[in-house]
Amino acid sequence: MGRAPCCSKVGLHKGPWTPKEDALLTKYIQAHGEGQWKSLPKKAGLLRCGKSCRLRWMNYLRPDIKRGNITPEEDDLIIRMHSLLGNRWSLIAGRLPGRTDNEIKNYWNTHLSKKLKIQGTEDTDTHNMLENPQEEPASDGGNNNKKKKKNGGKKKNKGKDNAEPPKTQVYLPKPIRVKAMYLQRTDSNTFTFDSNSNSASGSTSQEKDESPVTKESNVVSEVGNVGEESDGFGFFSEDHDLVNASDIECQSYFPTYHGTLQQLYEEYFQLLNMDQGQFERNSFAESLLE
DNA sequence: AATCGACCCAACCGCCCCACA
DNA sequence: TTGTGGGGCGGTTGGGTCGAT
Repeated sequence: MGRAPCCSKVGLHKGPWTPKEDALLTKYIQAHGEGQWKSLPKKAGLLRCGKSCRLRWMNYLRPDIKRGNITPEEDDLIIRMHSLLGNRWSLIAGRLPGRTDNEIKNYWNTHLSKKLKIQGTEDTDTHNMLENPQEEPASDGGNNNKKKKKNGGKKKNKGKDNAEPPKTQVYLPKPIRVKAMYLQRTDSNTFTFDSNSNSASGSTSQEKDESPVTKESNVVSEVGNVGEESDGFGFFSEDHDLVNASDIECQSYFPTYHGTLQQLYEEYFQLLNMDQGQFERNSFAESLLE
């Protein structure tokens, strides 16, 4: 399309962020909230592109980020959601509180695609679970990172690459789109979460993506049991002088999920195992986007 | 100990969508 | 209706790390 870059990039820093830059960005967002990414760097005293700031915040500095140690439940859910939605990382991330689309994307590319290929449980071209993996070998999908050389070679073993047989257990989704939290600055200098607006604008593509979560969140709100799900979801304010969870009025978004969501996931599961498969799966995935 | 190759992941890039003037 | 800007998303890159030789 040849659209002009989001910023001139002249004289702007690139590459890894320094602790000082992180501190500046964090401090600014604590004070002013997210948004206005284009003007943020200047106001915050950063020599960075606004997009870079946004990315850094979204993928690394946000207080609700959970890093590393993808649990088996998350692992399983990523695989299942990917089979439904394909490479819609932000949607998948929306089901995994504290996980970012970037992290899930990386995790998929480095662990799961390889794992599934070895297991032959997913066609990496179509992202669809194979009905009969033994009959239909997984193709060498173009979905892999170009830099990947070989599968299954030596690797730092982080305990994730041990190919386990496909699980039959259904793990519950975690229907929280942390990403959807939009921190707005209030006059009292604290953050509030506007549960009625997932983003700064009324109906962006983001909202499109998030609508399923919104729906689920509504469901969740009926289920109740607010806030008892810790799940390693601490807002690590000990190490980072960041937004404290208690400052965010969104704890109703951290529910436990019983009943209705179990049904919902069973619905997912049924769709995944349907013989008619593809059509329903696609329409179901589409329905998530509506 | 040095070298090499494989891998991981933070960050960048380009494109797209939507809101708004 | 059209153009523009802001923001989000998925794909890709490249430097750092680690294990093998």
